[in-house]
Amino acid sequence: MVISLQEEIKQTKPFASLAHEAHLSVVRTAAVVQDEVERFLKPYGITATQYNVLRILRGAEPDGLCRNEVRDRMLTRMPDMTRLLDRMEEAGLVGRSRERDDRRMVLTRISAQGRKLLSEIDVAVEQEHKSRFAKLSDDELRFLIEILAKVRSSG
Amino acid sequence: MVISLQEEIKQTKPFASLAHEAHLSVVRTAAVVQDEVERFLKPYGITATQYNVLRILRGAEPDGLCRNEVRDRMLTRMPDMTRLLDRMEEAGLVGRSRERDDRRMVLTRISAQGRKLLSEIDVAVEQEHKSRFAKLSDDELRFLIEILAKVRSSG
DNA sequence: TTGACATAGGTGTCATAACACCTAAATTGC
DNA sequence: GCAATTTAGGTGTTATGACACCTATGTCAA
Repeated sequence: MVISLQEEIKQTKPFASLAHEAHLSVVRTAAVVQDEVERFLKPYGITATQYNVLRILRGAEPDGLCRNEVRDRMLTRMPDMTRLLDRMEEAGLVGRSRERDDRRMVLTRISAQGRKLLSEIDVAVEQEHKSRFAKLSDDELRFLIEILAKVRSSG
Repeated sequence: MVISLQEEIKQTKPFASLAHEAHLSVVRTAAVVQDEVERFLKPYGITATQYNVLRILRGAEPDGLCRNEVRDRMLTRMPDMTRLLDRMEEAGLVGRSRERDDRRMVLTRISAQGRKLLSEIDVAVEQEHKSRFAKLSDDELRFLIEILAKVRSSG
């Protein structure tokens, strides 16, 4: 059964506009799916943000990335990347090394332990995404992806 | 120009599945539009969360709502509603009063100042939503809203 | 060549979110 | 009527996010 957003957040008045309802729908949906991911990741001791960093760094292997590159590739804004990477380094998930040729740069790489953690998690996360979007046809998924890209590009 | 999510976050490999790409698209889009709202609200001294609370309380006038009711109507999970309302009370945006008949209950109401702030903000926020979604037709908006409701209902 | 600027990373500080736990009032079932 | 349970709200503590500012290195052009 599909519940309208209006019922879901117990709003008594109709939305001011379709655009407004679309905005709230996007924000609400992201909160729901992110909460699910957070709950799933909790037993592994990492947050969704850290999971995102690990995936970015695995994708950048074997080179590694500097702090700003990681930050720019994040799904959500993260102004304090330094200390996020500090925590992940302390947890043994990533390693850092200052570059010789440009001594301002510090390359961050995923560690063996980080890769191992990701490989444990990945299959289940993919499964979760599939079940979350199972009600939608491939055409609907493609349409959703396309529309959301349009939304992001207005701004 | 519409940029694909893959380019946007500089991902080198294609996504594992449409479901995966859809998930990331939803989360990414919500982050983009929420950041925009946060930037817009900052000059008014409130966060998107507080704005959400004010709108909920205005919708519940003249009765007011208890803490848990507000929490359940939020777009995003907010475990520490007590201190959020503390801060808003201190800022003069809401008022609270313990009920006589059920002394466990504390009703929260939007204050005149809170209403005034909302009325200053609302038109511009609505305008912002409209321009954010301007590239989409009404049919596309309705479809987006419907698909996202389906996504939330799987779970 | 050197001084201004840009860029990469880091730090100090404060506000907020998250989590576990607690108290008081109301309800329920015996 | 009262013990057990539920429900509303609140608190203590820790971790994290946000913001402003700082240092070191590299670049570029007068």
